[in-house]
Order: sequence, then structure tokens, then C-alpha cells
Amino acid sequence: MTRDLFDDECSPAPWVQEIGEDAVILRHFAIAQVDALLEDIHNLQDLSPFRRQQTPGGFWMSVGMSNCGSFGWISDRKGYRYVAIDPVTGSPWPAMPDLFYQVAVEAAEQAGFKDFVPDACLINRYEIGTKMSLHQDKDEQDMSQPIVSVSLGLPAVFMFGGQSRQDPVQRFPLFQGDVVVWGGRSRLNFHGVRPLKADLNAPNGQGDVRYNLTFRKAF
DNA sequence: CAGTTCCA
DNA sequence: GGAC
Repeated sequence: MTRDLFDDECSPAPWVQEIGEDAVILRHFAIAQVDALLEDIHNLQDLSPFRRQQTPGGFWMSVGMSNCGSFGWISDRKGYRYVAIDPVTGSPWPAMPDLFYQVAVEAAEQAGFKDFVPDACLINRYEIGTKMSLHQDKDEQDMSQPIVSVSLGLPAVFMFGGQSRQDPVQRFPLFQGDVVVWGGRSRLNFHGVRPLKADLNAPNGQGDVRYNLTFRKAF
């Protein structure tokens, strides 16, 4: 998709920003669905609460996490893995809301991944000061399927590197409604999120929180 | 090494 | 910012 003069100046329509090989930011892609997505998150957290998790090395991640869909990503001292049962509730993860699934599949298709069938959605809650260090998503079985990441709430700075930890890292601001899709040659690229800052321009407590939905095909 | 790490 |  290309931008015309109108879009370039003032349109809220979505546009595509290439950030690497087989990797794009779909700017404003989910802008019309933001309120409904946030309401879904609000409902989901009652069924499967946000919790901080421990890395295999014993450090506590700062970001609050939950999941929906057939499988959820968890971390503890035993390692990273996908499980069908939420260890906090002892029940299956909540079903993936239809809207989540639709947004993820359409974003993937827009990015050139025609047959994305996500079976897992990790929901990350970033509060002020929290971050996600540079890492790879490599716990999935089928690396031919992309990663789809939806940004909601406060803006954040996304880091996108290469397949090696030593590769240079680019930084991109992510705003509410933006969707990042990476796969193919970028599927195993390192990525992360800089410590979240309060929105100096909206001190009226629009919520000092950022949510990120990360869709994967785990199995 | 998905670290509010730790060091400089 | 880099190393572990």
C-alpha cells in the first residue's frame, strides 16, 4: 500500500512502514477497533488475571501477562513454553475473542501472510517504567507463521534487531492501533520494548498503561 | 539473556 | 551502552 498526498498530510487511514525483511508496521490498522479491543481485555482479565512471571534464570519480568486462545505462553524457572491450562486458575485460558482473531488474521494477510491461524494470544500489560528486554520468539512449533503484535493504550518505543543479538537494533515508536507483523526472514529477529514513559501530553489519566496483544501459532 | 540485571 |  502506498500513501497518496492526502494520506501523507492528514489521513487517519492505515499505512505500511517497512521495518525489515518480511517485517512491517501497519500504522493505525486497528484504530477503529481500539475501544472494543480494550473492552475485551477488561473482560478477559477477570477470567485470567495479569500476573508477573519469572524467567528461567530467576528474574521477575516487569510486565504483567495473561493469555487467551487454545494455548498460552508462560515462563518460570523450568523454562518458556506454551500450555493449555492457566497455572493461576487451573482452567483453560479464556477463548480468543472473535475480534482479536479477525484483527490478527487480517493484519497478517495485509502483511503478506495469507494463512495465519493463531492459536495463542499473549496479552502484555505495561505500566510506567516496565519494559521487555531484547529477545526472540522461538517457542513456537511452526516458524513459517508470523508474529502479529497489536498496540493499545500508551505509546512505546519498539526495538527491532536481527537474528543475532549482536545485530544493530532499530527503534520505532508504536502508537495505539498500530500492528507490527514479522515473519519469514525476520521471524526469529530479536525485539523488545523500551521502558514505558508516562504520556506527558495526556496527564488526564487516560490510563497510564499500555497493552500489547501478541498473536502466534504455537502448535 | 522475555533480566526495574550488572557494570562502566 | 555493553556484558553476562
